[in-house]
Amino acid sequence: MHRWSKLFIPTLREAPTDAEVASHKLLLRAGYIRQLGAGIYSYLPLGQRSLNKIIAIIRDEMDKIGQEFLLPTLNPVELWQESGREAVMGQNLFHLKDRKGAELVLAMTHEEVITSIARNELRSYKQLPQVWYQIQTKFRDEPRPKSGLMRVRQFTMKDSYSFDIDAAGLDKSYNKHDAAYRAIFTRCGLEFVAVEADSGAMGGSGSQEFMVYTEAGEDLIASSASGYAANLEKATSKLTPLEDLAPTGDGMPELVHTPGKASIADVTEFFGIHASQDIKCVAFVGLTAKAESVPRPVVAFLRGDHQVNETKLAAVTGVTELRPMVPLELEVHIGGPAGFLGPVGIREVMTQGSLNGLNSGKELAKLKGVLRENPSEGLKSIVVMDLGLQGRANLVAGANQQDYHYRNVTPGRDFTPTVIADIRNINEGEPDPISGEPLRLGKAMEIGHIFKLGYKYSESMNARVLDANGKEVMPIMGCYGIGVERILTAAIESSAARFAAESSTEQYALPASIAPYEVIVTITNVREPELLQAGEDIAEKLEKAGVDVLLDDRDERAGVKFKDAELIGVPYRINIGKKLADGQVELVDRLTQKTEDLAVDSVTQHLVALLAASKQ
RNA sequence: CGGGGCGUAGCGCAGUCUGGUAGCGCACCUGGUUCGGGACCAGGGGGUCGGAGGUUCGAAUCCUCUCGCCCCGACCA
Repeated sequence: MHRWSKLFIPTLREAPTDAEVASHKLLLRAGYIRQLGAGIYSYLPLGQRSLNKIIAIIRDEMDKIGQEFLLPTLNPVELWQESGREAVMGQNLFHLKDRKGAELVLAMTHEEVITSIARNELRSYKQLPQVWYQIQTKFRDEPRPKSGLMRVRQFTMKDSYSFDIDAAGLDKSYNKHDAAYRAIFTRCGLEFVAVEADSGAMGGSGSQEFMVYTEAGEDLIASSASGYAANLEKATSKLTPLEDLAPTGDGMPELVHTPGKASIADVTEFFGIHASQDIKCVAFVGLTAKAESVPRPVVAFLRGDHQVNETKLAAVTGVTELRPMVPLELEVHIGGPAGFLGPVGIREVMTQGSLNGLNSGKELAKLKGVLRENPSEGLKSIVVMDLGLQGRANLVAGANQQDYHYRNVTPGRDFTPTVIADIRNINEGEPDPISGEPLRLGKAMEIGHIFKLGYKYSESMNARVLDANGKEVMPIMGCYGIGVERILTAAIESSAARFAAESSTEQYALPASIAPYEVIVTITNVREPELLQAGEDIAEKLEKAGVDVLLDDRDERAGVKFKDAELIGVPYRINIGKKLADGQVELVDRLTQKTEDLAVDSVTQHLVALLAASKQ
């Protein structure tokens, strides 16, 4: 029997000022967590109970499709150099040295370790498929830990890895995870959406993120009534074709003096056109992970009313990082000043000659150095045009000289991009690509991610098995993660948002499946022996019926106990009070905010039924 | 890493500008009253004012350096 009077549940009336988002404040106030450093938290008994319940659900579902491991967090750095991820992850990976000076890293995921086991132990296709998982602490030296448990440096993650003999096998393993994840999040009481996602630094092809809509989230996702859902990084839409301007003059690009008209707004006003008829130019320097690689200029053209999506642009151009060009770079690579950049006559290949006449600066000197060493190659710009400009005609664009624009610019005729691709962010309300339903954009947080990794690690770490023909082949892999603390955080954020909308109060109630206790029995006054006794009896009966019950037997005033019970997020409360004289107690359902009076004898049965129903 | 803010009792804060015995509310301890929505009265405990150095007769307060935390951005399986 868990009696509050004997437990450590340090609730706070006020939240520390450090806490900003609802879940962070509530976790602190409810005595679930305490902060030790930036992005480092202790889990107090209540928090640990809740996390343990989440882990139990994950484990239950994962055991149906895989086998659990416990893997080392301390990894030799060589392992990460082998996979190439030491370089890719850079500062995000915690590094340390042992007493002998050997370099170690703290694992942020376990692809390397699991693949090293696989390559050492798996020999035959007969041993495949395998699904291996682990639930343990992972480390990331986040540049900016924030929002309580949402973005931290040390956290619990369920990670699993699948090994299959071929792509069809991987599809099966991937789909099993998809189903398991849906079961897990549903059992945790979350309302989630699965979205198409960018695979990012993990590499690989197919990928889905499991997201929970919340204002505290860090991602933007797009979804529609048709069921289409995608991360903004990946979301596409079906745009209706636009009617373009009629050509003027001889129909060829015509130089127009546009003094001081450097912004899209200025230009469209000057020409009396809509922003969709203007060509926007956004210029970047693209970098790859390799230290010796030469930065490539990446120039993007898109509709004036569209926003460039750097994730898509990076994927299309094959670079891993994009940064905006500085003014000197604009001059060198494109040949025009900011505000008057355009596709007509853009310098596509940078040579020593094209640098002549430019003022020298540090970056220019460096660039000249690169070209001197590699004069024949030059520096090729990658010119990417967004699909929104395809088939368009007679648009307005910068002329790459101060205070001049062109009109009658027609893509394909007046300039030829290296690549034509979708490189923009979709906007709210655009038709989805499946059925044309309007897209809704919303903030969300990621709670899980499944990837088809492919051969990335099998190849870099040299894992091989023999197939049915006795031929050596690489196993194909998938990897699948769930953020354990994020499930708790998402549940609190969702519930808190609902309470805030309905009653403008800062409170929450957790689903019974992941709450630290399923029910709290509140004895309104422990000095009245009948109340105390009735509370003890009911709590005991509940416990015998298999209910996870907390008995609030503290000698506190009723108001304090009610507030505390609400703070810790337990979904059901039984009040033992005055009505006991009539043989009745109150059952409060925190989720529906409804209270009903029940006979002392029937309350256990009633609650058991409610809990069973909530787990459906 | 860029920008902004904050470090004074467990929590929330005042005091810093203008140097002069470190305060308030909540929480905590003792006694009493109260007892269904964060009670009241009386008494009490608790602080190297983030740290180091400096200026000064005297520093929470002024100066220099430093550490930490939060927010925005960059970043982010």
